[in-house]
Amino acid sequence: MVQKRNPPLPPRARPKAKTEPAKPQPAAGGVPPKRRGRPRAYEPDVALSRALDVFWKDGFAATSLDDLSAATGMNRPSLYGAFGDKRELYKKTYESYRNRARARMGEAFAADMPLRPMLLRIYGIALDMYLSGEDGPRGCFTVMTATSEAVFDPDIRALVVSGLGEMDRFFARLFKIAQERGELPASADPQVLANLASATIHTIAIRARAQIPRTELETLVNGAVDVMVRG
Amino acid sequence: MVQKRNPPLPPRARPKAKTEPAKPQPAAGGVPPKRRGRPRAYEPDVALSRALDVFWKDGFAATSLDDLSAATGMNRPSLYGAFGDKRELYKKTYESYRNRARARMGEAFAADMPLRPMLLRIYGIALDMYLSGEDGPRGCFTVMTATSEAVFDPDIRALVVSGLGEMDRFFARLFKIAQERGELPASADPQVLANLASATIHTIAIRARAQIPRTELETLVNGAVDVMVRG
DNA sequence: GCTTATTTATACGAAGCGGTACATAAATCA
DNA sequence: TGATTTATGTACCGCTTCGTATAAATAAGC
Repeated sequence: MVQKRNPPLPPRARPKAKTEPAKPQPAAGGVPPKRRGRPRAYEPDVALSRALDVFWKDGFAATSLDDLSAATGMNRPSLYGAFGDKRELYKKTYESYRNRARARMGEAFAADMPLRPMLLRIYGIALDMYLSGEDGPRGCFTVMTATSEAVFDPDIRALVVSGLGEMDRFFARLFKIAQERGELPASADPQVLANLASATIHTIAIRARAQIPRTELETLVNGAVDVMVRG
Repeated sequence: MVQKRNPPLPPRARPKAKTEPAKPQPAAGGVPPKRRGRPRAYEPDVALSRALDVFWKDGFAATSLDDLSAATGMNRPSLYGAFGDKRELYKKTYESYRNRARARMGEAFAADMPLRPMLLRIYGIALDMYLSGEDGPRGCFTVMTATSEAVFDPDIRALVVSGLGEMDRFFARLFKIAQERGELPASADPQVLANLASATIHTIAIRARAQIPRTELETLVNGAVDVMVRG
């Protein structure tokens, strides 16, 4: 099975896990509250990021716990203890992806440039994400999740719906601001344009996954942006 | 595992398999050339259609040979003998899907109506397909395949690329004809519009899979068509 | 040093997986 | 009728899967 085996990752540097991101403990101060037993040999954030790499590449069903174990450097019982079963881990992985994607898009948004360069920049970031991956382009993890697990698991479906909606609203805000600045005709409908912008995100994600070359995707994006900035 | 088990299909009516669609035999006449051994208890077309139902719903990795066996009414050795292993079966299934989709779109195309109603009709057909399915909407099988198996199997990837391209060319022809008829401004770029039209197909396929309701998808389509028919 | 708390490491088990060997059934051909 | 050809049905194989039971390791508290 070609798609099952990950290349044997370099033995992950195991940080000493000093910083606890969030303690359920009612302790007030942010100081490191000494834990009682054996310290963990992993950092949850790093492990989730590693798990994301595998899920993103292979999808939920084709990813085994052994794959996840190898990728994170955690053995199976530790994985289970830390994140729950495979589905739970997938959900947490997806949330970590969303946080990452949101942060990147937030940066672009904060740059506050005119509509056209802003859109081109956003699509550039998207292409960087979708075409990255050691074993070929990975596409968009939201799209991957929508086409696989979203049908069966209501929780995951809710996450995906929220992800799609967030993207739509992000673009809608962008077009609304541009319209208020006079960069778009008054007749333009920011909501419709936002849907088109999301659709363009989705289509490049799918095509990236089919290994359509970047230049072709950029041509597609340029054309789409031309239409959008015209309102 | 929720997504593994199919509801036990009603015991499929087993036709007598009289019509052989295409014989590799050099025999000329189209008359039923009598086969030698025990007659098959299935019709390949029906079996492929049944297999499509399962693959489409669950994806390649989450579909077991037992699932396929149950869906087609063929036991595992028969499946193997008829279509080869799981991957081969998937490819043949995908081709049968493409044929079906092409036929439907071809009908719409042949109707030869003005651009806007034509587009609306095409998206109506797409929505019918993507929202059908006994256990929830199924999305677009090309998109599903692109996001899963296309990464690992070059043959499947080639099929997907060809499927995406066919859709693009279909829309491009549509816009070109409309432009020649004067329904679109001369400045419009049929290729760009075709990409937007495909992107709209892709986005509604993804959203359908996330169980976004049809009315919402139709609103999205209407907005996208408004932008497209303006050129 | 001993107890307690927490994590890691090994190993196991029941179930499911894709694929196939082998015997049986049903047709044609001679 | 008997040989041949093709398809079916059962049962099995070796392997992988997810999850867990159990023991060893490493920290703090006393």
